[in-house]
Amino acid sequence: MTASKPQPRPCSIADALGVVGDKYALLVLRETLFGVRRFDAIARNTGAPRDILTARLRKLVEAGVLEKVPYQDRPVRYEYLPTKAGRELQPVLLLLKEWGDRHLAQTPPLVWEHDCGADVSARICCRACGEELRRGSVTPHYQVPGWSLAGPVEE
Amino acid sequence: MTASKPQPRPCSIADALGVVGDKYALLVLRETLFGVRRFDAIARNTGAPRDILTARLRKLVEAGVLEKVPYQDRPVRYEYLPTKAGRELQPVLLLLKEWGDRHLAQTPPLVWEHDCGADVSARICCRACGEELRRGSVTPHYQVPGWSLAGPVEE
DNA sequence: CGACAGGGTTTGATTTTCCTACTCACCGAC
DNA sequence: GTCGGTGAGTAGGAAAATCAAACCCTGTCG
Repeated sequence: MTASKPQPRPCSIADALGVVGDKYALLVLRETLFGVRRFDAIARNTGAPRDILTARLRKLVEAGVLEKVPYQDRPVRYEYLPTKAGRELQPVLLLLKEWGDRHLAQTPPLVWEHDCGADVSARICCRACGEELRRGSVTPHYQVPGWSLAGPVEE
Repeated sequence: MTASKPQPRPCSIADALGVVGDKYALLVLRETLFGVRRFDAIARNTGAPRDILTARLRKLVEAGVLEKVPYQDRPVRYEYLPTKAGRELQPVLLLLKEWGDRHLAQTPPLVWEHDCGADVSARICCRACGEELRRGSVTPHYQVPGWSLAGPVEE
């Protein structure tokens, strides 16, 4: 009788996707990071319906990814700025862009240039040892009561 | 009369999100990368309804992220393996995990250990110059006909 | 034989999304 | 002063996606 409703795996990836894991959230963040911060422009550039955009913006503000700031009074108008947490999602966008460019066979419309003059290609390294992270060099450890890597553990 | 339906910004981030930008796709991929590759186990660990999971798995196979492979005949049973393209999404999961751990105030249930013995903390560097990518050191360039960084350009 | 495992499909209710139109507050031109 | 435009949404209703639970099919085990 204890196993009434099996819960999914507790996981911070799932938590993060609860915030940005839908069709528009990351596109909205992309726009704000591009400097496009007003409702109408975000709606146009992402293609999000206006009511959905209203809901997403509210959710992202509540989650601390965006901040809603008035930029004029009379009439009061707001813009949406990425917070620190929002800016820390930029690498996720960069990786998705690179993955999309590599695997989705579209002409890459967007190039990100690094200060050094090169087009950005991300190299993901271990902060501790400096080595590039490769397939197989990273091992997940999963120690949550009642769970293993494979799934829930019966006691 | 030409501007009947304004298209959203063409962007490989949007293309990538067309494949993995929903509630379950990346959780399904997470499971396959954890070694959980069978329908029932993926359904249990992600919490996805079975019919939705069926649809997602099909979409991910079509997109070339997963591969559907029989692991026995009589009765034939399938498992889902990440392809090369699927494995290349692992860094996205790693970044989402780190972001979730940092900003969503849950005990991090999952630790990824690098070969060097340290818990993985990703450092994202420019492949060309080796410097760590920082806020402000990356500039998007957007050269698509009819578009600028800010939005569509009227001609 | 009946029970179970694995991988789904079906059904019907609930929830979200989408599209179009409308509002409200103000500004600037006529 | 009122007409038109801008910015940021709301409102209404149709269409699509999601959800939970039950069902199905193939084959194996006891």
